Amino acid sequence: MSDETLMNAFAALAQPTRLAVFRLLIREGPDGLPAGEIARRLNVPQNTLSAHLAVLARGRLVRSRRKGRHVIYAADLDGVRRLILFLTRDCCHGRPEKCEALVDSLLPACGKAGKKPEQE
Amino acid sequence: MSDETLMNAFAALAQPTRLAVFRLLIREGPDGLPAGEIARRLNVPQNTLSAHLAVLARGRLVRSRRKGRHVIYAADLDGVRRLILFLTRDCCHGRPEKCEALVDSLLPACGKAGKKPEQE
DNA sequence: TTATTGCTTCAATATTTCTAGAAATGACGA
DNA sequence: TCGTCATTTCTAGAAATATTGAAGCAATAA
Repeated sequence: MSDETLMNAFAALAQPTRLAVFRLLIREGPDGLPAGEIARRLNVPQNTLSAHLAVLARGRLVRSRRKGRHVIYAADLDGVRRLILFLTRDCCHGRPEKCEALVDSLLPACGKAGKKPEQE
Repeated sequence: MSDETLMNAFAALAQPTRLAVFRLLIREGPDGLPAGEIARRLNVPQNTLSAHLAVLARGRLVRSRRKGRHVIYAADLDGVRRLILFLTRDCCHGRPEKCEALVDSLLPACGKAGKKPEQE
């Protein structure tokens, strides 16, 4: 993944409206929401939101698909994973023991214990 | 963690020089580097770097400590973990099965298999 | 075709950010 | 006190971003 895309993702999340959109879409899951519905829920003008959605898409944090006359936006979980992988990979760089502790503390947050007890 | 801090962290990483500083410090580990040394390695003027370091500190991505006449900067791993926890926690929200897959794919990146086979 | 809805794109403006140099300040060690 | 290391404050120009109204495009319904 290029630094370009990476910074686009970070920049996209560094703005209140877009952070709110991101959270909303993550919670809505893969079905997503039409752009107009997002605008209504967050009380943001349609064209303003459209610009923000474009920024989020540029950072690969959301994807869009057409459905009738609606454009449905959904969180791009692959994009989120990319972000996390970057943070952990760089974090592990040369210091795997640090990363271990990090991942350990991460697992309970998912409301489920870790898996894959033995697998390289 | 406040949205404020969260956005500060994302904003801090959405800039080439600061991304480079962050990477450098992550790789240097807890010992960190003096501000002047960072400036020299990345070929950035001292005052410019100082401003960037302040932004990174505001996002809790680096910490500083005094050592003689040097100010040592080091990555703040707690801050990184906070960031990851935010991404995963929000990701899990209502859809733990999605998060599971995400964490599974994350573990191998650390060069070590998961632990904690059974723990809530 | 015409009208309407849903959304995007364009154009313009206001605001913020990045960058760097120069100078002042502060903290420390010799 | 003097020299070093670092931060802070000012300056200023270039670039990026946020926002809005108006216009444009796509899909549907009449």
